[in-house]
Amino acid sequence: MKEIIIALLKANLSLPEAEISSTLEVPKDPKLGDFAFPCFNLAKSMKKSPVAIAKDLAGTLKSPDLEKVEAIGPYLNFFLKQDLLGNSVLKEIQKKKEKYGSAKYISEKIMIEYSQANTHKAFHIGHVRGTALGESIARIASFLGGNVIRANYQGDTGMHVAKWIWCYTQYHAKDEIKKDEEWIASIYVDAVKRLTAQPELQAEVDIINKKLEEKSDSKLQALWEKTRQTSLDAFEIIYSELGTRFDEYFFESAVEKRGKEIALELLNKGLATKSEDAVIMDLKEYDLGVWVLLRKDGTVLYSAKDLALAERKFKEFKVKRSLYIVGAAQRLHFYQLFKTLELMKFPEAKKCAYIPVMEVRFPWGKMSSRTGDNVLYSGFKRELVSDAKEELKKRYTLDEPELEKRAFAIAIASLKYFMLRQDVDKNLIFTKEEALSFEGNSGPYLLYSYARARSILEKAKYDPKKKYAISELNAEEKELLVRLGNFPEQVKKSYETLSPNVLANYSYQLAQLFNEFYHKHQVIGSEHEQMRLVLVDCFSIVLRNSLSLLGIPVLEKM
RNA sequence: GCUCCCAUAGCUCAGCCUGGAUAGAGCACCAGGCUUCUAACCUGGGGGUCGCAGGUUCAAAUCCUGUUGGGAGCGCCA
Repeated sequence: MKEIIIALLKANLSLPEAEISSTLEVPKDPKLGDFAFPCFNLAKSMKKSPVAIAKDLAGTLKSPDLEKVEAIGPYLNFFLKQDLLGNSVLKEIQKKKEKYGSAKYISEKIMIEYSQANTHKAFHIGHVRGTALGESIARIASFLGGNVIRANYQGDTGMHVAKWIWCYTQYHAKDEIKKDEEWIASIYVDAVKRLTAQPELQAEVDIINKKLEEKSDSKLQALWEKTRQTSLDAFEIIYSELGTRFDEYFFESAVEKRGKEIALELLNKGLATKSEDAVIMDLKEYDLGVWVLLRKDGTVLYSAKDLALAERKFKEFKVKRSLYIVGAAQRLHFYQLFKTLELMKFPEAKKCAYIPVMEVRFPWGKMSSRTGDNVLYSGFKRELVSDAKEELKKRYTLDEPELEKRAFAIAIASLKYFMLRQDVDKNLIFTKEEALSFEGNSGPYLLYSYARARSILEKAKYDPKKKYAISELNAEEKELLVRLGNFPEQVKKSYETLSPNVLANYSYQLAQLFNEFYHKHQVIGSEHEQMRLVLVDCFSIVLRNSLSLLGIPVLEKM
């Protein structure tokens, strides 16, 4: 589409194609045409006012593909012939269906590390944000041709585990060990509470921590293994509900040894240095401060472990690009990691990227999994499902499995969309009122729009093969059409900026346009029934594709 | 003290990368619309010094500098 205009302008102006292409824009108001060319830049070289240039060009530019060219002030506005627009967009969507918007845009092997929940602790809605973000970026990357490996790096050792084991053995030993995130979290919260009240008890925890590290107490070891697995199993249930799966699970214990080796190698090569008996990377000349690899007692830190993990990613998995989707507090750590990998001369280091997961906060401040002043995934999902059931019951009489199925899909759409619709660089202010809302800019609105479209197609016994002609398009049809045609570009943009919220906003705007069209124009029985059915079909395909990239499954009936 | 992120309507946010035509949504508030394809919808209304001050430009919410406020981080936690 755009090429037609570019070619036309190129033939009439002495400007390089690249400049024409970047100047050419889509007007905000569709009434102003399909494309617009601002003439300000031409003013100097042509020694005429932009308004006069636009006016003159409007008179000379002609093409069989154009309805008209109009000068409005300093803008040259192009109106394409409608059947051209309609045919190209609708045909392409109908042909490619679920592949519409996909491309061989990238072909690299990419590893995406995300979620990183710690065992023996809660899976709260902050984790949902990171998990939803990672899953969506993984889907977008593979939609654009990437060979994606989803990785989860979980903290299954450390002080938090010791606290949990201590609290369980001391105060909850009679409790049955449950594959339940909320119960697991409650033990940890109890541990923190008791330790806050009686700090001297920390000595008991330290003993357990040491025994766990040394693997010297077989009873504790067995309890650790059992509870670790229970915790991982509880997470796995959540992952499946959230529509996420991982190809690779990494654990800190598996990279400890190699991490230490790398630190010592760096020391030998003179890249790392000793300072106060610790092994450090001095990155001050890069404004990245000091990065400690080994403690003064020689034990390995998170930093060195991450070096070992990165090395595995490059050497064993041969990834060319590595994305880290991790809490924003760790930003500096990752910049230090990337810089060190670069100094270690890994060519892939330059293609490492860190995507911060900003906090999910209450309006009055941050959530805390230590005190339990937070919102856990499981409990909140239950609330969403229960609310969705109420809404469904108000409207229809459904049997239990169908009610359950719809309510669950609505809950997931609601939660994931709420997490993804916002810019990744911003804290997300969580209020129940907003998160539980099924109206307006929300997941359920999108599902509803999709279900409405599908319902029309079903009632009309829609046959996609039936012939139709693109007639005079009304404003709503045209806007919808233009937006549908814009989807592939939005997918690329969301990948380039690593921002699924681009697609979340796109989905919402698309659904809004559809609902306006739906309200204003009858499809079934209208003069242009087949054309409108095709439009509705294409809308449903594109919305489904877009939501699928967000990791949100649709409902055929809502 | 230094570094990074954020600041747009009463509230929650799009738009910023790649500067252009009256700055857009949702919620809340007010007024309307279901005998017609799902009203979880749609239409209209009020509500904005785009934190502030400079700069670049024909043109700045958008780019640059400074500044204020909020958040996060800064050698042996992860």
